[in-house]
Amino acid sequence: MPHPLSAGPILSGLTKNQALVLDTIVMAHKPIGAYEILGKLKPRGIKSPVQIYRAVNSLIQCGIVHKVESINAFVRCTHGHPHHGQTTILAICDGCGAVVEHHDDTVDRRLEAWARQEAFEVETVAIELKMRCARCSGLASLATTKTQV
Amino acid sequence: MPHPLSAGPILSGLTKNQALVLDTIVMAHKPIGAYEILGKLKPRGIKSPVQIYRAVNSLIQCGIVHKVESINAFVRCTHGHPHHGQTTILAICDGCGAVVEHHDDTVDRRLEAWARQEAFEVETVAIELKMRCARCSGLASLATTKTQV
DNA sequence: ATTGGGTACGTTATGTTATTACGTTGGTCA
DNA sequence: TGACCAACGTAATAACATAACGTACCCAAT
Repeated sequence: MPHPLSAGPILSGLTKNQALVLDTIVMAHKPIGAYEILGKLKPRGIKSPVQIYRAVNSLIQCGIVHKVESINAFVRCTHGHPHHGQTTILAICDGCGAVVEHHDDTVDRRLEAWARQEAFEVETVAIELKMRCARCSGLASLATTKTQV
Repeated sequence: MPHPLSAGPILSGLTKNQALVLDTIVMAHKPIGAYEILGKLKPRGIKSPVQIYRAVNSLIQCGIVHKVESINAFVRCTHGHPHHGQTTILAICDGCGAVVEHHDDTVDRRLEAWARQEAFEVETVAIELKMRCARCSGLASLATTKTQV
C-alpha cells in the first residue's frame, strides 16, 4: 500500500520514490531504462538500481506504467480509463522512440480462444511492435536530421 | 551468409557455431538463455558470450529460432512451413517452460489495420503469453512434484 | 502504551544479459 | 595474387536485474 503522507508531483497516493520515478518516465516522452532513470534521479537522492526497480514494479502493478520487454524500458500508460483486463498493445518507433498504445478486443478474443483450445491459463500477454513512425519513415531518405533514440 | 562447407548436426547450410547453438536450443526442449547455451557448449570449444549471440542472431534471421523477449531466452521455431510474413505468437508456461507456437491471420490483420490507421511501418511484431499449461495448472494444488524451470 | 505485522526504504554486493572493439582466418572472385 | 567479405576468437566492459540484510514508519490488536 502507498505511503499515506506522500503526494507526488503527478499523482497522489504514490510514495516519494514512486512519484519521482513516474515523473521521470513521464518527462522522457519515450521509453526509458531503469539506469537512465537512476541517472536522472541521483541528484534527487536516489542512489541505487534497486530503488528504481522497486518503484517501477509498483507502478506497473498499479497499471500506470508499462514495461517494454523488447527494449527493457518503461513507459507511461497512455490509455485513459482503467483497463478491464485488456491487453496492452505497444508500437515503438526505432527512430525516435515514440510509443503508440492500443487495445483490441478482437485480438484479445482470438488469444483467449486459442488458450481455451490449448487448455492453458493465460497469466499475462505482451504485444509489442517495432515500427518506423510516419515522420521517421518519411525522413528515411534524408540525412539524420532528427534526434535518434 | 552461411559457411559453404559446414553441415551441422541438425540442418545443413549452417556454420559450425550456428549448428552447435541450434543443436543446444533444440535439445533443451524449452527456452534457453544465451549463458546457459554457453555453459553447455564450453566443452565443445565455445568460450565467450559473443559467439553465442552471433549464432542466435543468425538463426533468428533465418527464422529457425525465436527470441522470447519476456524471458531473454531462445527457442526453436516449431512452425512447420516457412512463415509468410506471419507473426509468431508464443505461449510459455511458467511452471515447466513448455512453449506453444501459434499464428493467427485475424490478429495479423487487426495489427496491420491499426498500423495503417496510425500511419506507421511495422518492422517486427512480438506476441508473447505467459501461462500455466494444463499439466502445471492441474498440479497447482499438489506439492512441487515436477521439475520446474 | 506496548507489541507485532506489514510496507517502503537504504545500502552493499552480486548475478545475469548483451555489446564493443579489434585482430585473425579462410573462402570467393576479379 | 590480392582485395574483399563473412565468420570467428578473445578480452573487456556495458547494461539490466536481484539477493540479502537491516531500518523507519504506520497501523491495529492487545
